[in-house]
Amino acid sequence: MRQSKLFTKTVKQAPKDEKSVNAQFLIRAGFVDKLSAGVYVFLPTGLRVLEKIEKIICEEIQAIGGQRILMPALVPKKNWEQTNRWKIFEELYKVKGKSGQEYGLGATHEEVIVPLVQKYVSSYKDLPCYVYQIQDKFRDELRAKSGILRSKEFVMKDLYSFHTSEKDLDIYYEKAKKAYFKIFKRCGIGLQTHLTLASGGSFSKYSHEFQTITSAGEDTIYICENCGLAINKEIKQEHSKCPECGKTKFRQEKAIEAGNIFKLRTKYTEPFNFFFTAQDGSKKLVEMGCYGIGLPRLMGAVVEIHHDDKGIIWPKEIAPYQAHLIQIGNNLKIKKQTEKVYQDLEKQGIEILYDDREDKSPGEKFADADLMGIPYRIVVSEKTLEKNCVEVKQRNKKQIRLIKCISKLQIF
RNA sequence: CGGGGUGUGGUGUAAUGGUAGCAUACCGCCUUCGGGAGGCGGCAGCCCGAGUUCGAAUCUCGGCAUCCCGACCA
Repeated sequence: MRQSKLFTKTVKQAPKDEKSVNAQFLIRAGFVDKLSAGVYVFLPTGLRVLEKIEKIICEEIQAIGGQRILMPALVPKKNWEQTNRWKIFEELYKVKGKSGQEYGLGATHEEVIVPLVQKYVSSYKDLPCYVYQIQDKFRDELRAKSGILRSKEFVMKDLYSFHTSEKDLDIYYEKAKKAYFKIFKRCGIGLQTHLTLASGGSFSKYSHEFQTITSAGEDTIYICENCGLAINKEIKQEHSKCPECGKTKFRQEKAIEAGNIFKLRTKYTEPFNFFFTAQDGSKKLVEMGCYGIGLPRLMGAVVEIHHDDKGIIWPKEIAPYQAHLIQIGNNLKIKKQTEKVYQDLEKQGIEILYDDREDKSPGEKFADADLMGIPYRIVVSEKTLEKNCVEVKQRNKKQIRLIKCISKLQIF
């Protein structure tokens, strides 16, 4: 991508209202734009990051059998009434059509997925099954905050699993835990993310959250110094000892909930009378689990963790581009050489953002590169040209390497 | 939803009752080109409504927006 063609621009100063680190950098770098409180536009570079995250999630969820579908945001009132959530779900946005029909904008999709899967599943032979989607969620948050960490409309991955027994649900639940850790690791926040015991709502004793340590987080968790399991403050009073290893030393941290998993059991299959026929001919309620990850929140958490005073430092797997090619000087020789490097690297399948802007000074280009946080910076200039080299610097490192220009550049 | 802060060109700011100024961005011309370059010229603004006053960006009231703290968070 030629940077001169990007319709967005970086800005030197963040709008003064933006206090959170992720909002400041993401807006300044031109990754997102705020439409209103808690409602964001993802711009070309920001969308690329979101898509990288999406790809990782899809790979890991498909690896544990998830089949992707896409459910609508308009969910009829009738479905919400069936689970009684039309009345009690306070964050539900409600909309009315011209002829009076009412809908709740999907804030979660149990009310759609359960009757959907019910249409196809009637026997123990059809179970287990795992269905997920990546789709916009709407929640009427009383207080949207912290940039893209807590918004009113956001892309979410929600996976639902259906089982013949609690035991089978338990087995899959453990698999999902492992898949989640792979996802967070690949997104570059594996070290900061802790499995956290949290309240289970009304349907099971506990649920598990994946809490990522950052001062921008809104939750307080207690991490076992021995095994790393965390306990959410909301249920800490129930635990003087670590339920995993029995040790009693905890450290307190602020964290953001990057994902959560619930054993829903029969909470939603029951109101829909979702039974299956067991091997012995009896009818039993389907057991169910749900597993969520908010993509923008994950992206925001990455920024909160991986940045310095100059800008974002994207982990490689979710960076919008792998390399940022910077042309310094506009004479023909330099242009030709940079163009050659650009073509060469593109041919190698490396995603490049090529800063070909001719009206920007070197200082501004470097500052933009630091702000946007692409992992590798490649510079072509009079200086590098003399040595028939390009200069390569990693965003998270200080040293600069010179690499000989041969027919196939070896950057990484 | 309770409390607090803030609303001035696209962005950041100044003017505290009396001519809306500066920086940056943007446009034009010229010079520059390894860490947000310089010169000259140009475009662009007081959140909305009511009130007080000879006169309101400035004071008062109401609304709206936004940020922060708290509560809430299937």
